[in-house]
Amino acid sequence: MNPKESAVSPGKKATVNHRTVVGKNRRSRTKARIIEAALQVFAEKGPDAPVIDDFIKITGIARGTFYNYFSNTAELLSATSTWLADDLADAIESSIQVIDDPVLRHGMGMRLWVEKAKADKAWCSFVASVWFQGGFALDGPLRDIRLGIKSGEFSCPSAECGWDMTMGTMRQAMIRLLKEPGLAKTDYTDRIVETILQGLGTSEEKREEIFSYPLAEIPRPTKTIA
Amino acid sequence: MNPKESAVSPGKKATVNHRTVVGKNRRSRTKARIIEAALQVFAEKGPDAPVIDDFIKITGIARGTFYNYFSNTAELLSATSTWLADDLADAIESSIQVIDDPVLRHGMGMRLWVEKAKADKAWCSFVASVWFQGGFALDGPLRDIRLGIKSGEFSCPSAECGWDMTMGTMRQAMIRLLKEPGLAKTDYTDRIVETILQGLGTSEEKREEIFSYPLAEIPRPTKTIA
Amino acid sequence: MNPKESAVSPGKKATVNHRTVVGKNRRSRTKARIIEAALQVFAEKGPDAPVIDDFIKITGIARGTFYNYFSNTAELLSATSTWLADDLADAIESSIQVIDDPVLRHGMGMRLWVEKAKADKAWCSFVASVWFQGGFALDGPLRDIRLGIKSGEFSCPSAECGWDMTMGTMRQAMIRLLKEPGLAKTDYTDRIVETILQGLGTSEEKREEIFSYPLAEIPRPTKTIA
Amino acid sequence: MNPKESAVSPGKKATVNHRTVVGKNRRSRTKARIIEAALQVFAEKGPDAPVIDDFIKITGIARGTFYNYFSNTAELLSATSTWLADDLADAIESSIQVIDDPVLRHGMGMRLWVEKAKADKAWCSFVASVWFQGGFALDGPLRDIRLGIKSGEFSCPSAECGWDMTMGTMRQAMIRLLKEPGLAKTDYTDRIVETILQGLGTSEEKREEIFSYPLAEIPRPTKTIA
DNA sequence: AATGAATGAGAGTTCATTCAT
DNA sequence: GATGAATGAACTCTCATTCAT
Repeated sequence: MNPKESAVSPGKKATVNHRTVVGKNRRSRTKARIIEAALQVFAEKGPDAPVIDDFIKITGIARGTFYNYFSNTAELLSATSTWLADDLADAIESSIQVIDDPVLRHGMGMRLWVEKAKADKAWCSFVASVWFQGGFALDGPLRDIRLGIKSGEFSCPSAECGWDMTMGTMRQAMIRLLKEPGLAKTDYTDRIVETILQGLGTSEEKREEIFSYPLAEIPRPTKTIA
Repeated sequence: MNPKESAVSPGKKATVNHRTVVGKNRRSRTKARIIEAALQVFAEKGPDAPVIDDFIKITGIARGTFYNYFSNTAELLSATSTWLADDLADAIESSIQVIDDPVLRHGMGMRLWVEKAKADKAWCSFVASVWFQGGFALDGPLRDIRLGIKSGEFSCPSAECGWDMTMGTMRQAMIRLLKEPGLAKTDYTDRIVETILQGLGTSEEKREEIFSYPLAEIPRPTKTIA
Repeated sequence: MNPKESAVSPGKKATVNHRTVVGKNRRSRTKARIIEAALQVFAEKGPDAPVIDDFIKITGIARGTFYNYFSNTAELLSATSTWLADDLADAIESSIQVIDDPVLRHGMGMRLWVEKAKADKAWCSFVASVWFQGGFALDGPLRDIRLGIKSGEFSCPSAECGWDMTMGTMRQAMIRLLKEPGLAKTDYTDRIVETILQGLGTSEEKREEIFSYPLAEIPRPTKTIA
Repeated sequence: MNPKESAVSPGKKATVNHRTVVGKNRRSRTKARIIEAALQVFAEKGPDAPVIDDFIKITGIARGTFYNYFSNTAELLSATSTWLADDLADAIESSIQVIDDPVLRHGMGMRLWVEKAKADKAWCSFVASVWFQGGFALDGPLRDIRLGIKSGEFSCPSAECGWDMTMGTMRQAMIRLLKEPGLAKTDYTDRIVETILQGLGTSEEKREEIFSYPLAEIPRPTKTIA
């Protein structure tokens, strides 16, 4: 921005901005509060059971305030999913998009995914029980599987089969992690990723390579809600 | 039976038995009617959405009659699942239990499963959306995977990993079949089973063997409800 | 009955009588079973709460059978009250009607009444909570109080006042006996009768006389129900 | 309060307070409306018969509004009883607590009680049919009877006997007043109190003293509901 | 924006009553 | 007479939604 411009009538501008920002922040903060609480609620009760009361009780807001932001629980669910998708992008996708090799990228993506599932129970629960339900589709993995098949490093009947196996197994693994929390301390997560890679037809050497890389820290993103 | 005994007060005995039998039959039939209708309803709406009205409308029974058999929709869901499990046992398990080779048995079981998913839309929808939810556990596959690992024909990190991949992928495949009905006419179902078998570490020859056998007819069992 | 008469054509008569008696007995027995069970049920739950299911469950009869005898719970309640009133007449009234002195008769009647209340919990509970509700009115006590006033042995403002005090106190005593079962072993019952007699204005000597008589055994009447 | 402080952001403060106060008042009034209507309904139909519809029809509130305040009719009954007990304290207890002589106090209390029963039909009906049912216990009378026995002015077998006679007779008197409204114009109420006092063993002079005092006006209390 | 009382449609549940066997 | 499955009206309870403050 042109510094000259910003200097014009700074007093008034500042005031206006301040009000706007405060207003926006408050709006944002309330919305963010609702959504973050919603993640917990949906993770615990699933996508359909929660009623508006669940959200207003956990957040402490008034009934009417809820309606200022969402007109029903479905809308809140959708917002929570979107928020989570952005979160995912920040947390995982950004870590692996620097990798050029699609096979390695797919492998590292899965490793980060299960790592996050281990580390963030609410996330895991939400994704396993709610998100899949809504039939979310991730394009990244599908594209990587296609590229892996083209390069010959993956050999599975079709990219769709590979995707179904990848996603189906990941979900099943998350369900198992939720049911048997003790597994988080074992190498189960590595083993499940290994199983998927075998299902995709990778060579043993490739699998060893994928597991030879250290795992990036998963950033806990602090988001602002639009 | 001693004919002399049967002659003792035959009138009363007959009356009592008759009433009892008639009553039981009527009970059974009504219960069966509700459960079979419930399968359709749950398949369409999922496990939570249906309300009692949905069942009484589709069966034509009175509101109170529903409560003569089930005290809430959850109980009906459970009964329906149990009924389906028995149905499954009749339909699939009995077909494959004659096979000695556990690897072949596992493969044929999966082939029959996806075949049924293709053939019976309601079954597929119910199993995909409802049954898995309840965390149903099939012991047969787990046992076969264990045996396959022991014999060296399967090579996957653990039986649990193998089971998670098998079940997770099967479910994902069912979801895809429901979303893309056109796939039923392709070889997608064979390909997905092939993918799973590769994930379990079978040799290509074994896979070919598994697909070389013809598929038994899936019997449509007529059941009586306890 | 003349034994000669009974000997006339005994075979046929016996048959006819037998059938009739058996039929009547069965009817009677079923009705009696319901009423005797009803006494317990009403005693426990009060007059309004019980539902038909309570009676058919406790008696083991079928739903329809109930309606062969009573068309609703109110009718059963009424029948139970009538049955109890007859029972009371057999048990108490017959014991005291031989006494000529109305004051003594009233006193002995009350002593027997509280004695029965101590001995028969269900009777006590039924009478306290159900019977009074219906505003039952016993003429015997009222007449005796009137006669006692006329003879000068009772001195209370009016027979109605005396009756209200007698009955009100008796009921309250029954309620206390139900709440504090330990009192049954004390002389509370005598004391409460003494209090009533004092309220009716008797002399101390009269009271002593009343308590000097031994109490007749309360017969447990076995009734047949019409 | 510091006037400076009160000037700080008066708008917001005022608004918040205003809302809160308005809300509370509205709440209170609605609750009071329901309870006062409930007194009528319970008095007419007894404690068990009324259904929620009875209350929402008579008050004109919506079905859901009822549930904002009470979760079932039993809770409303309990609240009504509590409200009535407070009412009683205001109406009667406060009138007699200035009297030192326990015998006189007990007598005046009873006179006020039957006076209220005559004057307030709904109160009488509610107390007679509902309140006693719940086994309400008034400590005041029990204490006064004890003191009267200790001073030698009451002579009855025990304080409990005296209490049972007092309360039992009062209730019976209320029932009679409801059934025979004409009695309200007679001296029945004085006579019944006299009968009770005789039952407690008072001298005739004491009874005359008790009736020599004029009866205080029974205040019709206007209550606020917590 | 925030509040929360009021609303009433809709879902759940009970239970008296009927009736074919 | 006895049986008990079926019925549906009456009742209870929940919860999304509105709106004055």
